Amino acid sequence: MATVTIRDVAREAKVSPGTVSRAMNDSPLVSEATRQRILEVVKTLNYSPNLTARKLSLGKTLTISVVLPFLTRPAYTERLNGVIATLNSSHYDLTIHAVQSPDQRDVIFQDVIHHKRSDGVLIISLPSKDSEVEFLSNAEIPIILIDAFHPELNMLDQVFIDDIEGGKMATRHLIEHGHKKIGYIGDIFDTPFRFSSSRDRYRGYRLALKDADIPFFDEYYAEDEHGRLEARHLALKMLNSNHPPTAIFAYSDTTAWGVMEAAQELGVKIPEDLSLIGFDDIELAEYLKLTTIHQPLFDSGQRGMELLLDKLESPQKNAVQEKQNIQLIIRQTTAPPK
Amino acid sequence: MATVTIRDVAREAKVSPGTVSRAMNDSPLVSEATRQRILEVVKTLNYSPNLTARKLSLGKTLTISVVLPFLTRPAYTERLNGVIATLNSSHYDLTIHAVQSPDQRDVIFQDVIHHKRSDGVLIISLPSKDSEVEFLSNAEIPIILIDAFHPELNMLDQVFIDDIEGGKMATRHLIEHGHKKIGYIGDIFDTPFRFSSSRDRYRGYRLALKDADIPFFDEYYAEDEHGRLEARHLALKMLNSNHPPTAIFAYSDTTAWGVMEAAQELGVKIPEDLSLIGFDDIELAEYLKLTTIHQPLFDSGQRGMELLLDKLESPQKNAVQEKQNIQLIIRQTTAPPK
DNA sequence: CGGTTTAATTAAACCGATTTAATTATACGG
DNA sequence: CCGTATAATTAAATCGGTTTAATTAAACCG
Repeated sequence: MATVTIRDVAREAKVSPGTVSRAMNDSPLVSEATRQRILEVVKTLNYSPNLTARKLSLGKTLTISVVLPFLTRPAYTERLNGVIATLNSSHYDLTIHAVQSPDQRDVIFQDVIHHKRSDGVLIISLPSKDSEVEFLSNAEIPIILIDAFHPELNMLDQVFIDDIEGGKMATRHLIEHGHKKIGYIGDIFDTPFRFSSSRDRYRGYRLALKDADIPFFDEYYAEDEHGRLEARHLALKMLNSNHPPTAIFAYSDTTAWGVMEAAQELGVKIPEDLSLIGFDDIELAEYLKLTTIHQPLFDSGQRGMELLLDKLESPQKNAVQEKQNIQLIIRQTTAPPK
Repeated sequence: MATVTIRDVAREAKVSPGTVSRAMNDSPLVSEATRQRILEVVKTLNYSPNLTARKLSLGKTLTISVVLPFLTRPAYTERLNGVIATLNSSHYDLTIHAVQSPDQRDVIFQDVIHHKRSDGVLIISLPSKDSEVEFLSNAEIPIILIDAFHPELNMLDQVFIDDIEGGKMATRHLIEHGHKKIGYIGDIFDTPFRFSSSRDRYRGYRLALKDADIPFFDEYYAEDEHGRLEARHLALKMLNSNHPPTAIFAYSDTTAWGVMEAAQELGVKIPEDLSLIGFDDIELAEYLKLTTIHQPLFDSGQRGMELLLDKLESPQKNAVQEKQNIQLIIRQTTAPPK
């Protein structure tokens, strides 16, 4: 079962390897007659070109790298699905680099971008450090940032939402219902992964409070690693305090889910005793009847990949920073306070 | 910014390219002095070897392919996570081939296995057709099947659960509560993707009924594409029929979720009016307090990847078929009938 | 009919590494 | 001091394609 090479085909078809190559790549420099003969031989020998050799010769990797956090949140999976769906029609391979720990993050960043493993890179939900700006902007291959906005990286294509605006939007909705005691439960700000959306949504929250002249109290802010259970703990504590909030803005739908569990545990009724708003609008949100801020997850992956493919086609094109729309989805977890 | 090649390093260090190669690959055939000198130059020139050239030269792709369905179910994502986590420590790249349509399935199977794009393949949740047995068993690279058991492919490593036993286990639990009118809601049997677990769980269900001398009625079986909404429709219909079941075995937790929605809609109380058992034990199941059959999802991916890495190390090793344990998790959706 | 295009094909260089075979330098033993 | 074993290095072949430059063959034209 020795592997068949282009030279075997050439010999059999009584032509040179170059001609075989051209025949297979639809070059107009081959006569129809020989092309047919060659394709015939290709079929009988069951020849298929060695991709590695092809890549080396072409000077391309025909590969796209995706760097994203370990798939622990539905939001990541959805974005990845958007990426995959869009790539599927092209001839590129997709290699994933899922970041599981902060050290890994840095290694992977360096590795993927520097070592020319791929023709282009998509970075999802992993914001860049300021110290990385230079090295990212000098990369020789196109890099697209999805949900990882950085203002100084405007030479890169970016797809993002305005988390500050989203935070405002959510908080305003609660305020409009008449709430004044509004808690925020979010992710750790200073995570080594550099996730920044919790910080931004919190900023929006504070801005909305300020706009409405509602004072902020420290006990209305709580943070921990992302997760349902973590959020449940934080919510239990906040709801059990002396001055429990009448509404909570949860950083994500998963966070909100944890809050709902806590409320249930304490016999706090939603939305009667507590209004709750989440963020993302994952599938679960509908089932939970959770009021939330919708952001396009699948679309962001799709759009990012489209931009990358564009860039690979025409590298000279200017980078675009594309802000995607977000939207308040009112369901049944928000109401005026009693 | 011309790319630095091994020849540049060689010239700068006043040695031949071969020596540079050896120095970088820790060959003992280089004196310590020259190795140091070379590594010095490597650093100043910021050289990193071209992976494609390396692969071609080594005759390896240093890549592992994962073929799996589009990530529409938490179970797929979990398995993939297991794969990723295990691979991460190795030096292989991971390329994903997510199957979105039946035609794609076949193309990808052929492509991935035949074209030597990778050193090994993991196939997840995509059972093989009988017509593929030969071509899979003749593959030149190792293939591992995860959740895609096929009895005739015993020359391949396989990681699987006994879905028939699982189906029995679930059904027996309902029977032990005293149920006799037990419905089954599952996936379409004859899906072009060849998913087979619904069929097997259904078989287990029938066997358990038979063992307990409980007659089966056609109206207690319903199938549709997998999904919460689809399951909801099926359940609505089944629960609204003249002889509604007192218990339902749902093919998956997601399916069970749909059934719960339907029950809620109809005012059918769980577990008082209807017992419900699911399958998989995804994160959501705990929240739903759903009684279910637990299967190791993350672990299956992990184990599959371990087996693959083993096989790549020592190809002569015998293939193993590894059955993983499943387990009844009793929560709050099952009870005796009224 | 000879010179010039044009079309089709071949030969050879190239992509950038690894590795085998050949070569040089060094050490060692009698 | 010479032959030989050993260590270190170089030169060249190789992996399997693509592509440029060179060559041949056929067509065209005045």
